[in-house]
Amino acid sequence: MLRDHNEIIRNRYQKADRLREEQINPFVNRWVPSHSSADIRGTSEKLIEEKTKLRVAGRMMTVRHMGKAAFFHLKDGTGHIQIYIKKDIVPEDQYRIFREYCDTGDIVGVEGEAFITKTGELSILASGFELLTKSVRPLPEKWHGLKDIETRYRQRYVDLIANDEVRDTFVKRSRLVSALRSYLTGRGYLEVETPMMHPISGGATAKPFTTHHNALDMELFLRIAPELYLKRLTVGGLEKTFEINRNFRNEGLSMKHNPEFTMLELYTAYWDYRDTMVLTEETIRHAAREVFETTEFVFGETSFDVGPEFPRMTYLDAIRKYVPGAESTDLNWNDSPEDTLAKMKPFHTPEFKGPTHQMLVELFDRRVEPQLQQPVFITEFPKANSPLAKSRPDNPAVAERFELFICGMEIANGYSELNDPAEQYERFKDQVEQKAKGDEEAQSMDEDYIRALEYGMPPTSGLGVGIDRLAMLLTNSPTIRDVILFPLMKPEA
RNA sequence: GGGCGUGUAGCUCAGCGGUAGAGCAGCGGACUUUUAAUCCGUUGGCCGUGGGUUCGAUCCCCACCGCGCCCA
Repeated sequence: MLRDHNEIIRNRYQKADRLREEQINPFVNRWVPSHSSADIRGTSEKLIEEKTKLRVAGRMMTVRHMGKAAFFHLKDGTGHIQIYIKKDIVPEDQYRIFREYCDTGDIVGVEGEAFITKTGELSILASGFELLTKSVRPLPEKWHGLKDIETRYRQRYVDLIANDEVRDTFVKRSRLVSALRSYLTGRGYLEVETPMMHPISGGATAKPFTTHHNALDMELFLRIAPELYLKRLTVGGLEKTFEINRNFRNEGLSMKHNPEFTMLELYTAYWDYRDTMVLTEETIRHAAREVFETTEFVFGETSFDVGPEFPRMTYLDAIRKYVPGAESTDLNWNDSPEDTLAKMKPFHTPEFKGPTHQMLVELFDRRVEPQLQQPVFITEFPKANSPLAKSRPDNPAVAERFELFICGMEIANGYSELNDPAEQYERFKDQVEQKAKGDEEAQSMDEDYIRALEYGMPPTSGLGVGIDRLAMLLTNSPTIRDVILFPLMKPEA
């Protein structure tokens, strides 16, 4: 029973035992409050005037004993409310239990009436007090709180108790997802769920996690993207679909990467990537207004506004604009690697000599992306990097694709979907070759997906939005771990 | 994977080659409008783990583990 040698915990376990000896259950089964702290705060004048009997429940946070009376704050799911408990008002036995057995951190139920203290704080004068759940483990200190980053992530439950802003962030994240969902549903999109376990890993450029199905004796991959399944649905006639769910990518951790993360993917038949760009900004703008009642945000040092229309800029124009010395360089996806290298020499030294698109992508990632602080759609990506996207009719080396950048982060990615089965087959074959050469992120041949395209997929455009990163931006959270309740950690030592 | 930093009481943190410290929390006492309550008294430690150097290591050295930041 007493597994811990810590004196505080031992004492508190003993309090629970002593309560049981007094026939008092330290872990009661039911005690339903009539009001939340937010309810009371919202209608306090009326509640005080009418002397309404209130029942509130929550965690005792900052207890200030004064002999025959005490103040403490009760923390519930909506906030805090101060309780004033006096010996001559609550039943004698209840006050004794409060003094002898209750500690900061216990879950308690209080009955009483609202009033204002002489220092002006809305409070409840307790007429009844009951211990609902004995807490045996001491909470972090009230003044400095819980700061240790490791403990905050490993024991998020303590983080949520100790740091009010943490709960606020996750409430906002939840509302953000709800707002996205209801906005898209309202625009006629059908929310669907597609497999998380894939026999073939595809739909993105990433290394998958593998797992095994015992009964079928089959290797499976946790999905890196739902894309190929959602487009099968477009073939089947579901013309507007979306899915908000987890993707898994077997890569390192960083402030912007967690191995499992949440993505919104969306497909619209008969649209191209330009239409999807409009939808992307409308959706984000709407969600911002709905959840935050503003379009203006601050992320770290940067202020940005999702209210005005986001500018569009091509990939190569962005390089010319943001890389000093590149202003008048005539970069072209169709150039030979040698020509590209020569053109880039005045302003960039690639560490490798690969194909043209790879050199330009490296240049963009290093020199341009960090500068894209204000919302901007970057368009016209290299086809070689976009094996599922349609090319521009006027330039086969360029994909009809865009990415949205805010505060140097890639937030969204969309394109016109390749629907020519023969071309898609060739692109998969290229991917298979890359994989054979050792590229673990290359995709595999998906014969069934080709078969689906052979039935005919209407012109379609798709979108992916990184929900975690969007939540980071809108809640000013510097790391992805601040918007994921239980980020991946190594086992404790 | 590499570099830098970090790990000491429940929490937040000092410290230092020579008996392990503070504040808060806890425990005992006073106190019926406090809010970092106050006042008096007081308990609490495998100083991340394992080696090494030393008469002696929480401290110096090495390895490992966890966490953070930067880089790949």
